[in-house]
Amino acid sequence: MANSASSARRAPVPVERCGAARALDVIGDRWTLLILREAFYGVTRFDDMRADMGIPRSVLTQRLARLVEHGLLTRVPYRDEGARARSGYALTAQGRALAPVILALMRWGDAHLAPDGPALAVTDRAGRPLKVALVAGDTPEVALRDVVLTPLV
Amino acid sequence: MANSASSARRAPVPVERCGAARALDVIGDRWTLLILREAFYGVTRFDDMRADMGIPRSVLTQRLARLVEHGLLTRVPYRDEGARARSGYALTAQGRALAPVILALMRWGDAHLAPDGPALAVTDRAGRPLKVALVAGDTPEVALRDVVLTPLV
DNA sequence: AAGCTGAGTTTGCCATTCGGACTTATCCTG
DNA sequence: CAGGATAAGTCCGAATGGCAAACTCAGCTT
Repeated sequence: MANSASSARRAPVPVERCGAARALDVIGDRWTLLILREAFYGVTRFDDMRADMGIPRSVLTQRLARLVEHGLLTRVPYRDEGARARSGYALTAQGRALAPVILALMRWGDAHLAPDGPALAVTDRAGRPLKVALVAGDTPEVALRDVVLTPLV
Repeated sequence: MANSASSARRAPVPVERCGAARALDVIGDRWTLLILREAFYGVTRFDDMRADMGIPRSVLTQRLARLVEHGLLTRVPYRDEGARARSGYALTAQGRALAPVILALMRWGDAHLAPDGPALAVTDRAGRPLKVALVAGDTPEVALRDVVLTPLV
């Protein structure tokens, strides 16, 4: 960008007014982003998340509560046959709006840290590849509900 | 996405093979992402970053070293008139490739956490607005060097 | 030579995280 | 109804990591 070419002495916007910095206040730690990754994958249950991520229970409890408090997740009661009612966690619209962040991370990680190639293909329902990218403001966006994730081998 | 609609019990890809999770190993902490934000803004000097972010010296030293080690930043010697040579830090190609992540965070933060509206306009050189979004795989991307950031008000 | 400055490094304290054990609520089986 | 199973959550001591402030160091200016 204009600024990273021409080096500046100070940021054009102070941290407390920067959208990115504010976002990081809410989701800027390791576990929180991994939890959102799980949520995008559709994992909703406490112990399923724990099994996927290996996160300590106490940390997961605390992070889920924080995400609910900030309105990125919402509690969704569920009940298995023969079990008592419990609460799962699902993304709200605000949480789903973070999809580009997660997918951009995934794209970068796959491109730079995956000698074995991407683990997941991101396409629309017709199988056409999708990507998160910097594009003209009037480019039509693909809705999250039309995204299909296919594990590769 | 297909998966967040239909809730899954487990993630389709284990953490250690997921590009997003791998990316988080490298950049998944609060300070690292803020440092990259500074780098995108074109801030290259240790003490300038410190002044912008309020990060402790020891942490900044450690994070910069880590980012250099992972190849996202590179040391660029500079010398002010009448001062000795020092080293600044500039993004490598790999580091610049993270722009969509930062810009996606910024877009989300501006949309959901900025009652006062965005602090920065993201446009191309002709002033046309840009965005980071989920789009068809063949959509042309805007190169980072053509991006202009304009502080608002 | 005395002092300044940018860029660190070191130190000692404090907050957070870790992981394992414990708790709770509810359901099922007998 | 007693006993067990289980998902979700709490508690706790030990370890890790973050923090501010003091210290270091090289080379510049006076």
